[in-house]
Amino acid sequence: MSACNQCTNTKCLIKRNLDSPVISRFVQLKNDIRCKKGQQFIIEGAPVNGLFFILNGSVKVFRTGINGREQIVRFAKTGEIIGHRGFSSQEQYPIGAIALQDSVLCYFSKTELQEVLRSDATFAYDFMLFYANELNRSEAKVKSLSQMTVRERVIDTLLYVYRKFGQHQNGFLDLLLSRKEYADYAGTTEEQVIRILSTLKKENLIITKGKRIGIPDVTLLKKEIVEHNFFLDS
Amino acid sequence: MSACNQCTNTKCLIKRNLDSPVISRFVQLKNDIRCKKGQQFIIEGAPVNGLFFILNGSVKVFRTGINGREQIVRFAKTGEIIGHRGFSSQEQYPIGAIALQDSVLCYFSKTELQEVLRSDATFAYDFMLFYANELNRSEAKVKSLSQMTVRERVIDTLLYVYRKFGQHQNGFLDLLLSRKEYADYAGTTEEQVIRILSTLKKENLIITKGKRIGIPDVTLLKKEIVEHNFFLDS
DNA sequence: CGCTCGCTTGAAACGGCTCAACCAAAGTGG
DNA sequence: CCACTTTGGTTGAGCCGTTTCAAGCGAGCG
Repeated sequence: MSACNQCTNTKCLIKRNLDSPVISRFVQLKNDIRCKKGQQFIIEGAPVNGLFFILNGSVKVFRTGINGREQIVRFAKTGEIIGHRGFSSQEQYPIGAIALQDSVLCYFSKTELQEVLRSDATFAYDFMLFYANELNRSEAKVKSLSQMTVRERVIDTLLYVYRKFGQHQNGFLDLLLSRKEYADYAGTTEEQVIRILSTLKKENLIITKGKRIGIPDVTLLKKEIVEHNFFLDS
Repeated sequence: MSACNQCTNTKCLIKRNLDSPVISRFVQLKNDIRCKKGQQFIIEGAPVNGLFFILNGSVKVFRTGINGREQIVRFAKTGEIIGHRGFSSQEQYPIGAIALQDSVLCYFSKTELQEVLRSDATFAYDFMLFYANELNRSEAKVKSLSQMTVRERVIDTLLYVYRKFGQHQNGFLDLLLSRKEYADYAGTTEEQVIRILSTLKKENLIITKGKRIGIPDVTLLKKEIVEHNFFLDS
């Protein structure tokens, strides 16, 4: 069990409010969960009665649509929250989450969290801002889906991964995804992604090696979708 | 100037927290704004440094994308909030809002609201829940756009308007929109909307008279998109 | 070695968009 | 009061982007 007061994660909403006595008591109740790469820790359809904070690792959040088509809602990394979508409404919110690498998660019960939120204004305010940002990100995606071409959406996805996970020294994105996963996030098919990646490679906008993808010049790639100048997603 | 303590709007987040002394002091600072039908009270690109509550009336929130294509983000009615999207980030969030009928809006300054939120936990919690709901709605739309056909999206839009604004005794939706506006919300073109409305009419799923549209049997219409069973948007 | 899995490419079919013409209703001005 | 203009709705035809289907390829692994 990892203690919050020893946690080094400055982006964690809990950690940042730890000086409040209510919250420091609250964090005693958390549970640690260890996930192997590929493990699904939130099952679609099952009610989510708690929140997960990623202590370290990365995760994909998705939901399954018609004819089994997977829609990746977002990728999350260390310090981020998972499961908050089931927070507001009583109705279950069918969402799934899979660890993309070995990850450690902090689990907080929903009912207890609610109490704390109702009693600590700064904490609730932080949460509110978090939701507001998520909303901006989501609406950016609405626009992306409704107005961009598939090519632009794929580029947008690449830039999203770049912003969020950065690039390794070797010049490749620091998150390894399959073409299918790129497709599921961009809202298109695997083949389409492959075709577009091929042409992007020919245009020297990206480099590839196996399933790895690298962006040599981000500004150059950004220019391909500037008309949309929309880089709100984090 | 309308006073909050005399307001009958039970859904207003402010009104519901009026017993708090901080908030009852805060509401003294609000301004009333009267809008004629068609009047734009939030201009795209201009920074939004406040929040609007709809005292009564209805509003469409939109943004302009590439080649002038209008994307309607949502429709809002009495008691709802406008302008909250610009709340979290400093960056300006280019959004526009137009009154769909003569409306009265309550305007609150952003900086003052922030102070209140930071000091009243219940109030902040209410706001958080509001954002969480908006997020659900927005992500429902992401799914809608990425996985539904145009026909399904148009039906979804009709159901959305039905849920939100209801139907008049005469059997027509209580919000009068042009075909273009339906298209801008559904993320398609005017012609496409017209075509689909025509076929829906032939299938006796809707009735039309002029620009008015009515849904005789909602459950029947819902069945057309059941596979997506996704009725979270409010 | 042969299997599987993920990546790649091509060709064909489909859906949605664009363009263009037409229509109906409502408003405007002589 | 009628012709004219405007606005929004409607329909058809052609085109283009995207998806689907099918086949092939290459790397990794038991």
